[in-house]
Parts: sequence; structure tokens; C-alpha cells
Amino acid sequence: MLKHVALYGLLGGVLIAVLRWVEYRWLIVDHSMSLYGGVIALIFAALGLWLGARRARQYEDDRVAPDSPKLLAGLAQTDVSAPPDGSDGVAARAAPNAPFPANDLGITPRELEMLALIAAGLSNKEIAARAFVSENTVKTHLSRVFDKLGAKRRTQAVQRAKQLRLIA
Amino acid sequence: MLKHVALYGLLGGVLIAVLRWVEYRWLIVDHSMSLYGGVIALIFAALGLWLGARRARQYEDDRVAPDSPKLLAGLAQTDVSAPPDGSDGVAARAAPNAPFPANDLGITPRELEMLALIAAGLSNKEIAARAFVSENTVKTHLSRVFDKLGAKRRTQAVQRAKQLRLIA
DNA sequence: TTCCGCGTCACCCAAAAGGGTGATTTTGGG
DNA sequence: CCCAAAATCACCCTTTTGGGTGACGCGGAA
Repeated sequence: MLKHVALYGLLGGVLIAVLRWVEYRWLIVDHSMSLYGGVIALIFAALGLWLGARRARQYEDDRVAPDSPKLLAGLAQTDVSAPPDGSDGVAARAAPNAPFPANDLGITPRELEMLALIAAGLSNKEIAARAFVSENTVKTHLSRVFDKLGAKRRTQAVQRAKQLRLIA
Repeated sequence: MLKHVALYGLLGGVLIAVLRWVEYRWLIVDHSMSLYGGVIALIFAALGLWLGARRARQYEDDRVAPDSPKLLAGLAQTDVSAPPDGSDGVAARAAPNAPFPANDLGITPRELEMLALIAAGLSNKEIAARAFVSENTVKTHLSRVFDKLGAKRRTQAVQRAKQLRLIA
């Protein structure tokens, strides 16, 4: 996590440098600023998106603050890292969409996540897109979870997972 | 999601405008560019972070897509339930916010049966064996029911059927 | 009687899913 | 620091699914 911040800062620095260079190179061009802003915006947006996804899945058991996620608030949350200490406490919340209940099958959070996604009717490709991983990875996770559940098909896995209350 | 993209674009536009302004305001300052890039980077990074978190957070309740699956189904339904017996007919169903009164989609009993079987996690072959029909027939039924439900996959069909209370 | 919905089945084809193997990178704990 | 678990990804190959088309018999409604 810390490494990411560092990397992030570094990238920012590099970018700034590049921009300085661009500044001299394109000073004559009228719309350089716009172009410029666009490029930075794009790059950092992508980066932010990536980081956001990463962060989101790091403590996905995080309470789902139903408030209005403010920009700076979200940013601030990046720094504060909630120590998940592995204990439960989540089990108490019997809400219909309680994300990750405990299980004794050794199903990892990531696997459970994919399970929930197939239950929602998504294809492997869609899951991959949503979880920011490759389709191959999705298939791997699903293979494992099928094995753990003793399921041969995704529909069967969903059925069993629901039966075991692993998913809503 | 589209809304987000639009919002995103809009924000970008506003930002560009602001930046132009800043450009004139701080042109004399040497490090304007750096500052500049920093500001954009920060804002968009935050935005990306926010979007990423938001996106990652909403997989639980798979929105039932704005794509309405009722086109053909609606037509079929019009055919079967519009006997020119005089006045009313369709007018009977005057509950626009009713939680889907059973089956408006014209799903036949046989189709519903197969639907229930895939929800139980059976493969087409197993369904065929259990229903004493060929696998091809199963596929035909499922094709039709998928169409009526607007589903592309069996998992999706199951999800929607459950949502519509067509199956347990 | 004719028409139509329903259930049945057969092909063909493309895409998705699943199984198996091997490999690398992250990450958390000792 | 090192290890183990988790997560990631890439291949290959087979099976399953899904889409599209066409066809046939049956039974009820027009």
C-alpha cells in the first residue's frame, strides 16, 4: 500500500517533468493547455480508477457508507488504512447483502466475490471487467470455488452458495 | 453508468475552463505548469478513486438493466390476451407499480419447468433426462425463455426469474 | 376445417464455460 | 528476511451453452 503511494508520487513527479518539457515544446500552440489538461486528466483518472479498485477490494468488508462519497473524503480514505485484524464482527450484520460471511470451506474473499458476480448473472468477461482482472484469472478463481463447493457448473455453484448462505 | 461518463466529461470541460483561467492568472508565475498538473492530477485522481470505489461497491445489486426484454414478449402477450370479445381485456391490469403479477411474459409451463431446473444447477443434458425429452428440446425451450426474460445466460435468466418470482 | 400456439426434435455454428498445468507477483505473518 | 497463501495470468483442450433455422404433430380456437 505504501509502495503504491510512493509510486503514485513518483509518477506524479515524472509527469510534471514531462509536462515541463511539453510546455517548452508546445508553448507556441494555442490550445496546448487544454490538450495538456486532458492528457493529465486521463492519465490520472485511469490511475485513480485503478487505485480505487485496488483499495476497494482490499477491505471490501468495509462498511458500505451509504453517504455521498465526497471527493476529498475518498482521497483521504486512501491514507487511513483500516486494520482488518481478521476477526469477525461482520457476521452480526445479517443484511440481505452482507458481503462476506465466514465460511469453513476455505473460500477466499476474492473467490466469494466472483461467486456473487456469477450469481448476479454476469459472464466471465463481464466479471473480469468489473473486477479489473483478466478473464483467465476469473476462470481460475471460479475453478477453485467450484471445486470447494463441489459444483460442476456455475448454476450449481450459485445454488449451493445460496444454500450455504455464502451469498445473498 | 452512462450518466457517470457524461458527468465525467462535463467535469473535464469545466476543469479545462478553470485551467484556462488559471493560465492567464498565473502565467507570470514560473511553476504554474507544475501547480497546474498537480491540481488536475489531484482532482482527477480523486474522481477516479471515487468512481472506482463506487463501481466496485455496486456489484451486489445487479441493476436489472434498462434494456427492456419485453418487446417480443409484450407482442406475444397482446396476441394471446386480446381476444376481440368487446371492450376491456388489457385494461384489467391497471397496476403500473405492481411487483410483477406472476407472468406477463408469456412463459409457458414447460419453459418455466426448465427454468426451475437450471436454477437447481442442472445441465441441459440432465434436464433432458429428467424431463424425458431430447437435449435439443431443452435448448429450444431455454432459448425461448431466455428471449422472453431478456437474458443472455442461464445464470442471468435464473437471477431474473427469481426477481420476478417466477421461480423460488 | 384451417390456423396457430405449443411442444418436440435435428443440424450447424460460434461463443462461453470448464479442466488442467505451470508460472509469477503480492501480501501477510513468523 | 523468508515462507505460504492468495491472487494474478497464460496456454491448451474439451464440453457446454446459446443462436439461428427448419420441420413436424397435436389440439384448441376462429
